[in-house]
Amino acid sequence: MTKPTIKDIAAQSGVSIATVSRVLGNKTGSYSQKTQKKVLKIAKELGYRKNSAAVDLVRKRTDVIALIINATPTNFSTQIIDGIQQRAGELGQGVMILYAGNRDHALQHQAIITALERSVTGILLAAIEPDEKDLTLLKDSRIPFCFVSLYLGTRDILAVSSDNRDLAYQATQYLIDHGHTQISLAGIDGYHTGSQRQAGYREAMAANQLRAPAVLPGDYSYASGTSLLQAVRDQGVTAVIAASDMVAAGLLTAAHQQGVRVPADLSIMSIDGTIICQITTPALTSMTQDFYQIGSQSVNKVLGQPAADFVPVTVTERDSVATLTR
Amino acid sequence: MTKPTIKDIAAQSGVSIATVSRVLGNKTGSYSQKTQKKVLKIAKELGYRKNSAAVDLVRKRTDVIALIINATPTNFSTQIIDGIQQRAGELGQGVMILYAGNRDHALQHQAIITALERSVTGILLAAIEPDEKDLTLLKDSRIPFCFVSLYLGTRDILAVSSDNRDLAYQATQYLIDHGHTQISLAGIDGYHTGSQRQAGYREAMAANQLRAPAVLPGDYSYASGTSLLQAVRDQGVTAVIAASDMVAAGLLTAAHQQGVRVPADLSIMSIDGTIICQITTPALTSMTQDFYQIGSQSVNKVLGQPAADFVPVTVTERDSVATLTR
DNA sequence: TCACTTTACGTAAACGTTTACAATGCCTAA
DNA sequence: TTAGGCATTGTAAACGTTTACGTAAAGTGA
Repeated sequence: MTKPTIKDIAAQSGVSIATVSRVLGNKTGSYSQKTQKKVLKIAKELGYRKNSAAVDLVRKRTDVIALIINATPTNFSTQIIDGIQQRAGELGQGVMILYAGNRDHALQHQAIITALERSVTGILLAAIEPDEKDLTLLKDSRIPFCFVSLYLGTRDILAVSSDNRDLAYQATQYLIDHGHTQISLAGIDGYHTGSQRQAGYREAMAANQLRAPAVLPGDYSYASGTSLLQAVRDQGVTAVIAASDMVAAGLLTAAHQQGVRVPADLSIMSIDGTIICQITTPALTSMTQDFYQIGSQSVNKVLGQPAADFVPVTVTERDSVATLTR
Repeated sequence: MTKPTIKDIAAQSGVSIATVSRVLGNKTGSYSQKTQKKVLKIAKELGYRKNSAAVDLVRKRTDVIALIINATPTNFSTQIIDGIQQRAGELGQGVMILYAGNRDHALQHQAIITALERSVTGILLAAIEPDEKDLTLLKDSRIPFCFVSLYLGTRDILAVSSDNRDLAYQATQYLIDHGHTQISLAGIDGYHTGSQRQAGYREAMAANQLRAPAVLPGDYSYASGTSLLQAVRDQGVTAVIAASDMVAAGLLTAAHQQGVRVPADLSIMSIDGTIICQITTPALTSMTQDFYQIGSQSVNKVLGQPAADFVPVTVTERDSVATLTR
């Protein structure tokens, strides 16, 4: 009653295991129709399932790409996963997701090691900020890796993301076009993504001869948003760009609680454009990232296919930005 | 320049591969300190990583549990994953997530097959409605499996979830306690979860001598919620129980658009209690499920440890339910 | 000293596949 | 008739580990 192997199939169908392997592996032209039918029938009867470990061992590769992902406070992940899964499937690769907890460094490291030990075809790291140890680990392995939705700023490391400089520039310009001159940027992190957004924001302000108040740091979370509203108010601005939908939602709730009307008293421009933007009242105008594309392009990239470094963003107008008339 | 194996380590340290294996596998008591040090040093120098395929093959097991999950329109998944990951780690198991798309039957089936081929220790199916084919596939395998956040209604299949009958009963009773007598149930699916909730709801209504209007079917999604508001209004109720946070959010947006005030004109009681409930205006009162517990208990269950079938729910009072005084 | 146990290590089989190579029989073309 | 080619199959090695078994050396207690 043990799990059947090709040996069992071979025995029962009176052929060698090599032939069974060829039939099961669809090596067309190397077996007769008659044996094919026979082998397939018996395989089905026995409920045969291949042993991936054995296959991987002899093949020395897996046709699986590993996706390492952490529980981001923001929730774009399913779109990214969809894009990855879809494109990977087209290229004959399976996807194994390794969960790295909530920016848990130990788990993150462990996930990378697991991927390496499994000899995956490629490693995708979604919204992961690597530390030096992780990075050398990845570099020293023979396995290609690509950061997803996070650009490290160095050309020699694969990455696919939105162009955060451009994204922030567009967001800022959009608000300026709607009559805002005093604009905050809130919830920005200390990594490359954050600094790029900061740069784009400052550029746009400067290009319009506007003074940019100090950028308000945060971590993309809802809690970050709620706690940031006071600082935004203190800056006396008419509009704020939130680093994520969750930050925007947090700002919005806090605004409701403090009697600040959105968008009458304060306009909010969100970054991400997930379904969160539709759920809030008012609905959040957003710089919408194309996470599906980011996912599928990253698969291309990690598998050595031509792929974009940056995926275009779009403005999605909803109800959280007021047009100011002087 | 090929990937180093224990053979390489053995050669360089002048011991046999067996000894290397023992040192690396921490089979304490079967090697001397001196050899241990030597082997470990050389392993590190070479950047040795074990080959999981080889290990799995010879061991005939994996110490990995597979989590098959689909992109639910609702978003409780990260909490479940956290619970699973945590408990699995404690029990020495890794977690490999297989993504089944958006209730995509083919992907779902494929994911199960992948898990079986990998000889995982156990299979967890989160929010997956299995079809007959999948179910026999799972039953015929030697691998234990457990449904997560979904109870199939048959004792012989492992599952961990909230007690949906009780959950709906409590929700209904809560509304009744707050003076409501006309209560809808909206967004309910046609599977076991839905019918259990329907049963609990009807029971509570009956116990209070109240007439229950027809249950409004849906699929747990935001879109489901928005499209359901009209039907709810047509039923002329003062309160509605939404099948998920997303449904509740959809109802709420539609209410805003149609000038229905929540909770003044209509009270909404949500089921799930994810962060979505905090984001909306007003914040949604909810029957809150303990997804983390559901996750960790399901690990226990699939690994044959004692575990609960049902995880308790709690009422989280927020701002979407009005108290009616006659 | 002897008999026995323990420690430390090596040998070799086994896990379930894939695939290079060889072998067989048959067919075709000259 | 023969040489070569093709279709089909089999044999056996290889993949990188773990582990049962054997063994030699060293320790132990009388």
